[in-house]
Amino acid sequence: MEKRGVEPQEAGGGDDEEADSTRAMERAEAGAPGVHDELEPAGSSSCRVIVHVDLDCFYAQVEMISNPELKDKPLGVQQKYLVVTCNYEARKLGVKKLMSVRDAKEKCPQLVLVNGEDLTRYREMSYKVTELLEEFSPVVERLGFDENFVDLTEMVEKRLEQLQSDELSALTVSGHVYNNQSVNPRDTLHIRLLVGSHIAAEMREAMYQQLGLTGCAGVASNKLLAKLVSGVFKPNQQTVLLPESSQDLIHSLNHIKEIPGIGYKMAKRLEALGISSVRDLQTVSSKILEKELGISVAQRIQKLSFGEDDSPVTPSGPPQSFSEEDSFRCSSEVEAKTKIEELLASLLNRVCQDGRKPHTIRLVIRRYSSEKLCNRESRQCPIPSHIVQKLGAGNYDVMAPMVDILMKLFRNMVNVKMPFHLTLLSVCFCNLKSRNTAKKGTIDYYLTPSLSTTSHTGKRSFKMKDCHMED
DNA sequence: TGGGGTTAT
DNA sequence: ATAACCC
Repeated sequence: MEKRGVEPQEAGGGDDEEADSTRAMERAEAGAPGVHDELEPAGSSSCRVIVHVDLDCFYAQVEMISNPELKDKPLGVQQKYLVVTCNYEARKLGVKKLMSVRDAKEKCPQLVLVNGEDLTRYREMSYKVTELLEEFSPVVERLGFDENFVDLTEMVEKRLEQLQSDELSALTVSGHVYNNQSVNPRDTLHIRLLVGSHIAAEMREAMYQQLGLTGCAGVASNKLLAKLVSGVFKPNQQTVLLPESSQDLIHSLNHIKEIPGIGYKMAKRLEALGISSVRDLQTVSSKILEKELGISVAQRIQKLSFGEDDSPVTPSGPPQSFSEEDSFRCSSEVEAKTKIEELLASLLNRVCQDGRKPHTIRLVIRRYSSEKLCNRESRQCPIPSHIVQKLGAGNYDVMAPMVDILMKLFRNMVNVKMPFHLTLLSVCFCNLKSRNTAKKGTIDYYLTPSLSTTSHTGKRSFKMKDCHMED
């Protein structure tokens, strides 16, 4: 750590009184001074420090690590006829995410394409990132394969207790400050976010040193703002948002659809009400919005429009479901069965590695026909307990009965006596149980063979580091 | 638009 | 079981 002078620098203009009154007037984030201050328990601050970590073009990075010869070439990752993501070399040459292979090749004839339909290596690397972040603080929430939120509030508190007052006044930011806003070293919210920026830098450094991955980070007082600010400086950089700039950040969005949490459908509904900009959503009468959307949704999305988001960082833990899907044309029962066997075989491998057992199986189809975007149908059923028990060992005696079950679900959805045309099949295992759910002393415990005996088939729990030697 | 995921109703 | 959201 570098030591510096003790002088309490006014990083900006030094106009503290004005800054304070400005802040008080702002409709700012929870934790900023406001009308509910007196409700807070003494000694506890409600202001959180959240980081959003976002890997750069994740699939392309994984491919470049697998094959370093791809490193300095424009690279796209292909699924079916789409380039789902690409590296920055390719972006410079005009390739965009989710561009068709045709358009991409036209824009960039030198584009190298690798197939990314098998997600196995991406998924594995994704969980390595989450586990690395969990070492900093256990409260990590995954969002897709390439994003994570971490609640740094406690870590920041601990570091602040360790810091001497001279170190405190010399504290600088790591990375960018949104809007180039000047830091007030006497503002405790500023200081906490700066400490957060250093933790974020350590996280990105660890990701690079241990996994070879680069990414962006955003540090702010809630998930919404952390996510929005992480993308401000783009490849491999980080940005911290100070509370006074939160309105600038939210108003930098050109449309409410860009607010995470407001999706395609909600944006259309709001547009029909004449609401399309962030300011439209901020200023619309809350009574009108509540009548239109219901009080819960209305209040939540209107708060989002002010940059307010009190949703917690919810630890993701192990996945709630495993699925494998393939989009392809299918018009016969035999084709369907072949594909189902293929999907199921991969799933059984995954479920075996996880160690937990699924108690529900689901089949999903997409029908060809009128392009009703995203029309999927599904049927699910419990997995018979005698099959659940056999899961994990050989898996060959579970294959046939499971295919039977899936084909029954299939015929429940598709009338195979009539012509049909499907464009996707997907198999999903869910309702996963650690099979330790039967508690000692209960009837279930003694009826569960794996628990009442000492034999413990060397199963891996989700995280290796939590895995005790039980054999 | 792919091949995944989550939560709410 | 579906519909919405996220990547």
